[in-house]
Amino acid sequence: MAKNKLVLIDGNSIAYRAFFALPLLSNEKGIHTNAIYGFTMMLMRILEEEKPTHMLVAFDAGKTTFRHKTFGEYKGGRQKTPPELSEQFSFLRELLDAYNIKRYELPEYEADDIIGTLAQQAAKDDYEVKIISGDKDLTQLATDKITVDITKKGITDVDSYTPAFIEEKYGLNVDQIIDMKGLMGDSSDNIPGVPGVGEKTAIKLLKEFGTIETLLESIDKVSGKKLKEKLEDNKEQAIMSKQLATIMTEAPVEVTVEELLYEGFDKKKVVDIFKELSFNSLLDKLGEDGETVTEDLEDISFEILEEVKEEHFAKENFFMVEVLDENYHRADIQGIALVNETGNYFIPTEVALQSEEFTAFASDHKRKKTVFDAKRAIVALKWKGIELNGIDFDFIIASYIVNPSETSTDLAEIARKKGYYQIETDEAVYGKGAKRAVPHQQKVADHLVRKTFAMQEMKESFIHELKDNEQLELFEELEMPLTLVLGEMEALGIKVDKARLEEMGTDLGEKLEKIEEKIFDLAGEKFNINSPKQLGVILFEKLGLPPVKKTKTGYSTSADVLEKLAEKHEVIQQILHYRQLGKLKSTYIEGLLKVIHEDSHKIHTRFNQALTQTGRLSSIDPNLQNIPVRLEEGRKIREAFVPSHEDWVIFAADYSQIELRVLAHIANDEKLIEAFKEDADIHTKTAMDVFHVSEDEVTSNMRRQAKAVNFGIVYGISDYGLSQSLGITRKDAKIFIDRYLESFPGVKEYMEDSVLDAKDKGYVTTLLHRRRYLPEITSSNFNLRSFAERTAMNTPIQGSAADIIKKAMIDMANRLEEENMKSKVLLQVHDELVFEAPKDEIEKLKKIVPEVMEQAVELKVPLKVDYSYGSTWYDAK
DNA sequence: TCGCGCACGC
DNA sequence: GACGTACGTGCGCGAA
Repeated sequence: MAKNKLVLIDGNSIAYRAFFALPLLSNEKGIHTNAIYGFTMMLMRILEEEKPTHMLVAFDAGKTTFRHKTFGEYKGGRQKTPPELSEQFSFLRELLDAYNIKRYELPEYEADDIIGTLAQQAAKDDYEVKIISGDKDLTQLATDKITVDITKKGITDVDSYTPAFIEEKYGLNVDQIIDMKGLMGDSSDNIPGVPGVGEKTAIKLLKEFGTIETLLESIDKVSGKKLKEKLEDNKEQAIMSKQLATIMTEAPVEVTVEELLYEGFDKKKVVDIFKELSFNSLLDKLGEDGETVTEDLEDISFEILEEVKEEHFAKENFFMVEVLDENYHRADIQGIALVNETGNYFIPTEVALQSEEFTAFASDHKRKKTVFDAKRAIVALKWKGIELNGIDFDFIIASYIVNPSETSTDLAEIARKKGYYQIETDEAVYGKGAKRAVPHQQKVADHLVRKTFAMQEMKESFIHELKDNEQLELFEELEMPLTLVLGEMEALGIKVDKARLEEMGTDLGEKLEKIEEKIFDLAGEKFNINSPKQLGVILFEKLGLPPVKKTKTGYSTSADVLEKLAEKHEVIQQILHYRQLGKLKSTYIEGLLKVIHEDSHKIHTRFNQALTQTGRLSSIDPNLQNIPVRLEEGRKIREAFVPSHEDWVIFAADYSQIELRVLAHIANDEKLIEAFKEDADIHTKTAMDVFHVSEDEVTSNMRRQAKAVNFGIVYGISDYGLSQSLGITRKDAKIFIDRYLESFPGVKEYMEDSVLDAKDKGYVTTLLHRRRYLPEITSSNFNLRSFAERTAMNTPIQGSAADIIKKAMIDMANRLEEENMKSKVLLQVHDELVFEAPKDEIEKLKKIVPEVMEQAVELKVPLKVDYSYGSTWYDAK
């Protein structure tokens, strides 16, 4: 039988080591994790390399120990444990429990003593013993059976102290370690030793005399007058120091070595903790062991329906429509799962689609459905002609609301964070990239039913969390209804004039060719203008222009750099123009042509409702939130966006200065509130206050600068960011910001409070209780911290504005329906809603759109909406 | 396939 | 003083 091997870990020592060796990491909720992380790394290494049969982590038990009776000041003058470390100990204990590793502490004794006692007992029973610590004191325990690993730099790099190693390193035998320490003392434990005696002297003396006791007896033989005096004066102190440094090997430890048996860890629990602490790299490591957490799936029973019947439905249903295509518009459905009190079912797509019972169930508002990714299910079914109603809970939304930094879009990952493992990731089942494939029906059915069943298991927990966060209303009254509105917008799509786009494309192509020729001519050679690398070589090497800025990979050729060089060479203007037109052609003309739907001749974007950290939406495939508007040439693209019926119009309405109005409200700043109540030009008003001038003294330059400052406030940019946008120094930018804050003391106070609030709670909130966690707000890294601070100031502003327009979208959809109108909302562009409307509804829209949008919430300042309409999106200006 | 530089919107 | 700086999406390039 293989020999028993006991590993004893000095818990406090290793935790300290890890804490100071690693930067102050934290998870998304702001819990610091560096000590736990380092400790875990060490633990994983030990388990792998040492393969112990027995294991224990010993901790110090508290403030006083028996050593304090000998010497009151023992460990005196020690720095208090940093709170960032102490908060980690409870997780460490949890982690050890998950690993099934015994931990132990004993009042009045230190971890050293526990380790010493057990090490000797085990050695006596012929165990091989390994001790892990960062404290060299432990080396006194080394024998031929006990090896002491002391961490060097970091935590995983160690020196193994054996008697031979000690002999070689110090020229002393193991027993003399305590004598050495007695002479040297130890400042960290406040052990005095003999003043003036360090490692070198101590070793020299011990080589000659053997022990402190014999040294003190034969003190006359010591060479060197000073040294002799010091030894004389500190005789008792030296003996006491030796005593303090001696590890007690007969502590009243109540566990036996046999009880320390290590039989492997509880993978589920460990994974759970890793997830909670965001130890993603360690999670991967666990996976590499070949035992993925999904291996131990328990069988789940379900019925594959060949016919859907009324008896399969219940009032509360968990429902999943599997659409594997990332783009769910007109995509295949791989199957449908249904879990409720009557049972677990898989409904093959073809069965569902032709079943009247199923269609009736899907469209029934009273049959409540909990789903994962409601919009995907609604839109995919809509393309198949099936209406899906009654959805009142979407996991993707719930997960995003409780923590928007939670990026996983896979139910399995969300489930694992909740400690539920009876489910595989989609990637594990379907593969990814080129390997993506749909397995046989039984497997798909099993996977789908598992996912659906998982929702049933986790729903309560999410509701609980939403309630705790005071976010249930945000979830139920805002985000869930919004999902339905967005689904309708996406499915409806927006009509584009394909011929117009193609025409513009041809036109752009010709222009680009001409510019290209000019550029090659001016540069004296042909090259790829679209390659920043090649362009850099031409501009900064061949033409000898001065490089303004560098990037990681070479010269920067960005627009702001080129603009600085425009005077110096004709080619620059041409390049800027080439870039501008090239962007239009590739991204907007070709990009949009590619996504025009074959059947509907429309463009169907997808709004991501669970992505941004601020609560805004995003739009993909295509992105219809960044269609050019600033420059005329680009703005023309909007001519291709047209109503879907003849004699209809595009009607666009946007909030005026919504973020600054929100700021006025949240900050409760009198001056800002007043300005909006008067409906003043806010940039002019800002300029008046910042530059202390009257309205007619505000120059266009002052207004421009004030506008940039307002822009900075809204988007939370730094003084550096402002300096870049204004082309001034960072110092001057800071002066601007400071003057702004002096002019608006309410805003200043809000900014300060917001940062304090974030530090205190770890997150900031919006008007409608949306949250954003900011763990880095306590970082010692200036950049990370500054960024978090600006985010703390900015997110409530941007996020509340997002809340408001979302609310307006829901109200708008309801109002249009109530009024029996044909007009539809097509797009949302952050502060703007785009409609299509029959001409005879224009007058009514002019009344109700501003009304609904302005009344979406009530603030201390009025909300203002501007609108316009025309035969294309371009004309709605 | 991926990271990068660049550019479009709010 | 720190050293890279609102939020997004999508394109072409060039290295792997």
